[in-house]
Amino acid sequence: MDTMTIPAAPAPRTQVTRKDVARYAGVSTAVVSYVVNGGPKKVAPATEAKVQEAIRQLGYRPNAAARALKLGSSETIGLVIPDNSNPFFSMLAHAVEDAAGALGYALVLTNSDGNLAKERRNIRNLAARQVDGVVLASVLFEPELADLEAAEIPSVLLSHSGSSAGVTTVGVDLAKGARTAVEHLISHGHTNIGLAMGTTTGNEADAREEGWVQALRDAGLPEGPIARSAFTRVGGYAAGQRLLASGHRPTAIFASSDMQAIGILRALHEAGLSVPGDIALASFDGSEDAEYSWPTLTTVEQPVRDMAEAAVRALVGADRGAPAQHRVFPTKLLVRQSCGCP
Amino acid sequence: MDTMTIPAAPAPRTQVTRKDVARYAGVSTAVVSYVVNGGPKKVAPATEAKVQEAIRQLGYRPNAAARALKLGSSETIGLVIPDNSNPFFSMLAHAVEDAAGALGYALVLTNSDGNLAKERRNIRNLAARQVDGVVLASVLFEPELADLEAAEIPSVLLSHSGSSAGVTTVGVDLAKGARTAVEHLISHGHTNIGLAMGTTTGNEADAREEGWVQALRDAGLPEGPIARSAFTRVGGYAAGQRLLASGHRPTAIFASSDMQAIGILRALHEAGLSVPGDIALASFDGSEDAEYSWPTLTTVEQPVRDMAEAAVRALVGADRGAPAQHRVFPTKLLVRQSCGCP
DNA sequence: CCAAATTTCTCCAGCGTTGTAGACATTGAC
DNA sequence: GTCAATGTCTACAACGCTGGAGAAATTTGG
Repeated sequence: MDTMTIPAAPAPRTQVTRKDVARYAGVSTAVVSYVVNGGPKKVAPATEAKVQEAIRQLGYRPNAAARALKLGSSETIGLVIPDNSNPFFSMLAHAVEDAAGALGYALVLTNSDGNLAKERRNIRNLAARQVDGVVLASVLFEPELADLEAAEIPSVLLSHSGSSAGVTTVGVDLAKGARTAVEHLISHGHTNIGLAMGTTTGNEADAREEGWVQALRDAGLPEGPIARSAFTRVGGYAAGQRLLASGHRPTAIFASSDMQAIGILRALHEAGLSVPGDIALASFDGSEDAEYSWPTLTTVEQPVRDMAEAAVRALVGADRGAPAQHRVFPTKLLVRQSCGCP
Repeated sequence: MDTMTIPAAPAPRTQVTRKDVARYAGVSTAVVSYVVNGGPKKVAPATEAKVQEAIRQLGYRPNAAARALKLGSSETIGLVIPDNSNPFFSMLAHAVEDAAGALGYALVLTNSDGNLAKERRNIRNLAARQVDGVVLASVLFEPELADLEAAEIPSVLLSHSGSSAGVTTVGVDLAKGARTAVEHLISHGHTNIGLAMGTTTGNEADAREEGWVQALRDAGLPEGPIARSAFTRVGGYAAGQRLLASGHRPTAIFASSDMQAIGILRALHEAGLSVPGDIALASFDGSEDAEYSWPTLTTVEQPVRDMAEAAVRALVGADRGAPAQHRVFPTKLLVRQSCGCP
């Protein structure tokens, strides 16, 4: 339109304010406020109609920044995820956004790409933005939480891994879920079951590994080979190749994430192995990818939507202000083709 | 901690303000401001050090809401995507977040789930939040843009589909990309090439269909069967089944998205057909899924990161304020297994 | 050593909003 | 007709921040 304006100009946004509406409707700004948020005072129906009309005519929308400043709440929650390209986390993000949206909150998404410095920056940024709470999905380094505590911003850990002190966590029983899957594999007669695990992030040992160990031990079986990699397709691909190359090649593999399983699948295909014929496979997460791979993956489903909802509620919903708790949701083994069920 | 507080209390957040820092450092608040944002006035090094120390000691972070109110800019951009569970869009979201982050902007993610009312609500919400710009990925219904225009919020269409007036758009040449893929299929000797298309969203015809038609016509081939479905795995699965059931079963299929191709792959596998042996397949998007399917998918890659960057720049970067333009990025055919290349 | 120039700092208004305190109308009771 | 009890509305002071106008302190030149 006006290509002549100097781009450097910081956008002189014109806004319809409460004052404009008040003037247009011939009332004071407080009345407009009452009409908009239903204040403690009553407004005469006739006046209310006038104000509503003025709002419509002028296209008034309350300025969220001013509101946030005054109210000390931005009606926004933050989400920190380590890797948005991982379908499990985008599923999570989607679920958190829905849960937040249902409560009238918007979502600020930040992605730390598994980078500690970035995670720290993101958390600080969210704190400065007066978010009403933040959901931390698989936080890399818990001490970062101090920033949030300092700002008195409620946070919840929505996470693969375990439970920390003081802060509310929402998760699943990783060990139990993993054990279920491995036991299922064992029930098919496998005696050499490999494990594709994530690289421990310094955090704490991943309970899925524990579950695998338990299942094997309970069945009196020896531990199969282990390959560690990132929770990605590429990582799984490499892990798969390593497992195949291992001296005592397993006849079944438990992967700690669907993404890794997808990568393993590729490695197996390329090696000319059939799944589950030559090697059976089971994984963890229950993402949609596991339903559309070939063969389809037997996987341990996490009730992502329920978890997200619980997390958001703990932050800004009914459960706000409740003492820190650790909610553990049940997992469910989705039996499909890759495990070799008849 | 204090489980006795009444949960209904609206979080009496205590905040360290500029005033606290000023008092602590023994200066006025303006000086603090200058130190923080490097104002037009110079601050003596000694004073600056004192203030920095005070900031550190007190753990001061500027209140973003107040800043946004004063400056009329929230250092935030909004993103509206139709479906976050679609990997293509989560890839896009990731790229947009990165591009925005690089410029110091945060990202508010909203998801409209292909729901028009939700999209409208999201756009309004973003407008109220004083975002500095919004990236609309595949907007369902363009008239919604009026809300943004009214609020004088810059927007850009980052989209599969074509170009609209007034507003800047960033995209790829869908027709050309599709044609490349179909021509590749033709070069393998296929004469009956089916199409899995999206359901037109009322918007305008999808240019990928046009590309398919052009390629066939240029080669003097008849149009193969068409199946329309959502851009999802499930949609593709159904589309695949329909294409197989069609009277004159195609020997190759062009799918307008990787997701649909993944679904089609499943339908073909279930029908006991081999790919590319019995039926060749090519698709569109270039998402990572296409690299880890079995067989791997030949697909038309969209330079998502470049596109996201261009979109963000048009909003808040160097290109801000430039007249509306239509940037078209080149696509690239990634040849893999599903097309039947030797 | 004084005035002028320069550097460094302070005051304060205002961004759009909310809600409290109180003003002004209106009504009903006597 | 007067007074109190409502019912509606207005004025105004924050919320934390920025930046222009100008005051105070410091340096410079003669």
